[in-house]
Amino acid sequence: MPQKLFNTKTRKKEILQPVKESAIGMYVCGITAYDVCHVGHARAAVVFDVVFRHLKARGYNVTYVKNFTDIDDKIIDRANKEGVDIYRITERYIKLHDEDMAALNVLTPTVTPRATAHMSDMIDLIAILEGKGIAYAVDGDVFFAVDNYPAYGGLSGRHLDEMMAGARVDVNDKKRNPLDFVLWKKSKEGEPFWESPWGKGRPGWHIECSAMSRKYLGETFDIHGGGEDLVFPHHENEIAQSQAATGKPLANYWMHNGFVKINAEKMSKSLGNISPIRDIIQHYHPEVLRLFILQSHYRSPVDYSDTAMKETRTALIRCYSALQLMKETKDKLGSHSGDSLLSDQSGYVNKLEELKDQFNEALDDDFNTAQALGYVFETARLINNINAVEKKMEPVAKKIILDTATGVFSHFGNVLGIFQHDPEVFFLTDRVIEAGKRGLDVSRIELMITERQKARADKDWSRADDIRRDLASQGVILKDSADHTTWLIE
RNA sequence: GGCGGCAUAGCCAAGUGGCUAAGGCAGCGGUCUGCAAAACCGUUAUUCAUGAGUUCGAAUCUCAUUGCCGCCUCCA
Repeated sequence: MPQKLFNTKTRKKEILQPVKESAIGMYVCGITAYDVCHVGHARAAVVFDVVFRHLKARGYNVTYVKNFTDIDDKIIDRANKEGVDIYRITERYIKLHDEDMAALNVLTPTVTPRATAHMSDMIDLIAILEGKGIAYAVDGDVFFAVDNYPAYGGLSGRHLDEMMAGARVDVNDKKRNPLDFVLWKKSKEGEPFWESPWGKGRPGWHIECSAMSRKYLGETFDIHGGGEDLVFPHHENEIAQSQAATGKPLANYWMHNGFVKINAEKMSKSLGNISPIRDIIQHYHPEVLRLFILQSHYRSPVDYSDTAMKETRTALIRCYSALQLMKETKDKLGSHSGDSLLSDQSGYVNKLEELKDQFNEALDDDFNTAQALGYVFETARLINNINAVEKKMEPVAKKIILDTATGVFSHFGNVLGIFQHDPEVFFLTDRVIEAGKRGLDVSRIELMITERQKARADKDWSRADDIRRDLASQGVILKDSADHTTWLIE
């Protein structure tokens, strides 16, 4: 099955045909480094991380470029407020970004370029545009003349005349057309600046992506991604700049992820409902956030809420429970070797392989992680079913089946970037997080469990049940097995 | 004003012309268990906002109606 993806430019699902066979160049707009990353950044990062992982798993040699915008008005504002230079700000927030991404198990892109390290590339590009008469310089500023680029508006489906009608006209006497956008901005007194043919200044917002994608991926590459808010004006302007300069398409496929709402409201600073990643992972295992993001299709809006995260946590626990059970069963089976498989049991192996194929095909179809997760949960059920039903199966046959299941689940986890922990470690982390949220004392809980174990050994059921009821009232759920008791916070 | 999107069970969410409408959460019945929890088995939408149309056949296509939402200004 060929890879399909929804192309914002054509508003259709298309078959991915790379510029270079079996290689993919992908550029995703990263963050402006002036504040900590929030759940919306997490979504974009996780979505394109899965695109990156799946394409690699399908055998493509992917070059993934994700930039840092490290020169911008907001950065300058922040630096002024703190009385430091902009590098103090950008270094801080890039570092925090990297920590958040690592916590979310987002793979580091192939290249993570910064705007300020590519000044000459940007200046070269602007000079080309000026040379072609598409850009014009006025008193130290350089603007892109939208009237000189007839295809303007092609990505976002807008027409110049319509935009003119509804435009909030930017008060700027220097512009020939109010929709012209700045390529190079003359620096004001005290602002950071770089030398250029137009004097001291700094780049406009859009030009860095045009310059850096050109440098690392060439004039035409395969996939350009970002949040849906970037369609206009950012990506529209990138296309205008790059294509006016090169005469070639910038990217063949444009992918945009949907927004994250918070409790059904738009996330915004004025509502004060921005959820930073580092706050969320204090309250939930990072894989819960990842799973939450991947449970919806990447183009749909999602509604982040505590209720939704609780439900997702339960779903993740379900998967880890299956993994743990599988691991325990395998340990008990020991090291039986051999490859004999009875025909009635090979059905399980075939079913597992089929689920793996279905999972891959779901991702081939516009990275449908929600559908792919349906197969993940079916696999978890199948594993549990085998463990529950096949008590008398030949150990050799069972081991082959469970080894297959382990491999299949490992594939799911590697592509989605979840199930990356030993189940014991996952449950331990989860207990610590949940106990912390409720102010429960883990060591005290474990003392009570030890005491209850003594009571159970003495068959003092009423004492054992009293302790369990006491713990249950604090949300602690016990799970007894023959020789020990594990626990979980509901 | 312009452009675009969405509406599927109690909740979340796949499915965009034809097998029994995935999956998760919640609920109910059963098995297992000292009792539980987890797990397993069964069950929970004759129907996909409403109305009309196209078609042998529609949740899926067309039109209309209603209701939400996003972008057009910095934003993942």
